[in-house]
Amino acid sequence: MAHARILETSVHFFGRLGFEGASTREIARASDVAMSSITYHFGGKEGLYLATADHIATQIRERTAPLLDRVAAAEINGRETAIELLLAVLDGIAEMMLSAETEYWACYIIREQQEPTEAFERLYQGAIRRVADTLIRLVAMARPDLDDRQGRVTAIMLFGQAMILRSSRTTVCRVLGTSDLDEADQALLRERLRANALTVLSEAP
Amino acid sequence: MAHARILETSVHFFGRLGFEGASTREIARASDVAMSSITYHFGGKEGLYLATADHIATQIRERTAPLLDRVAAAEINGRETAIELLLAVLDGIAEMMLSAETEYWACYIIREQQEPTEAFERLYQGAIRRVADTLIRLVAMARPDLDDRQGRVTAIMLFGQAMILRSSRTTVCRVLGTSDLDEADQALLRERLRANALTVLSEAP
DNA sequence: GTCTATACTACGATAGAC
DNA sequence: GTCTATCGTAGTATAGAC
Repeated sequence: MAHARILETSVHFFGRLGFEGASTREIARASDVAMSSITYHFGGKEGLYLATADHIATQIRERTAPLLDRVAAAEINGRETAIELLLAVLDGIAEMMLSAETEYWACYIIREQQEPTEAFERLYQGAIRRVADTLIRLVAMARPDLDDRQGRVTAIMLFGQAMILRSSRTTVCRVLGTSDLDEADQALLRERLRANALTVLSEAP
Repeated sequence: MAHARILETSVHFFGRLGFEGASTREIARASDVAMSSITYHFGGKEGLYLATADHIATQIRERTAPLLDRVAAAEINGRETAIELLLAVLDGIAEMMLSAETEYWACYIIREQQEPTEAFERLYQGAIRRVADTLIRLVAMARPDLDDRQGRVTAIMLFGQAMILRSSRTTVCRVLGTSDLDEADQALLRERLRANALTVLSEAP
């Protein structure tokens, strides 16, 4: 189906080049369809851009659902349980940030974070929101000594340690003296993230 | 001088729109010069793009120099001194990430991290490298229990907590329920970053 | 639903006057 | 050093055949 093929290509082009930088001609050519098919299916360049955001949100939602469902279903009766779940969620996020297939999603989202358009709203409501809410809820239980705003910021900081793996990927590689992150590098990064998060979350109230 | 005015405009346009998305016509118009002036001064679009990277690197270097010079000059004779300096450097980075004027530098750099070109090399050698090396050196002294690679990753993770303030700015605002970060928000973010970093760095060997 | 053909605008580069 | 003028290419959108 052309519809899906165009969307898949769009993630790459809009991610790599941004809305202004990507061209519908190129996207059409790479999808092996006529340019006017984009108009037919998505109404134009802007429609395609927004449909791409929905597509990305759906993929993230599907990918994170198993882990987030587990947290939602869990009975959390103590800091230890909350910490354990939080470490699992963070590790899942880190694994996602390290995974090759998220490269273009990430580019698209990071662009939207810098200069949000309507597409950001779709990403946020469609995927980011649930991840953020879960982290915030777990941090509140793991660190009952923090007030609401302090807890939210702590959730952000924990997330930042995973996000850096995508947002500054090239610098991460430079610092580790490699051209891309192999299995051992990835294990090291995830292990350290886990260790740091555990330390921060275990801080005595 | 037209040269400097064009560069200043370029940071904004290349940052916001990327290399492909920005147009030399628009940059020229916004700089109040003829488009051919860009060819004269920078040789063309690509030359301007690279000159913009150098311009950004210079600004970051100047901005971070006082703090990094202080670290380089300091006699560090114990974990406590290293931790104290590290907290100061991280706070300086966080303050930079929160500052409005770094918005377009950050966009430019984040783009280059996703798909590095020759411009990344100029940014890295011209500015990022010294910041990274300083962090790594201080972490090594603050956490002598970690091996070289673990220390490097820890430096990355600490940096990530500051970087998130730019790379996911819009999400940070959403989570704090605000449309932009006021003084109180910024103080809260910097205070939490400091607290988290201190906890991680003080971990008993 | 997918194509070709076309209209119109904007792009980067360059030549040449001042 | 800065400008105007112009060339060739590539952009989005749309009309209309199949």
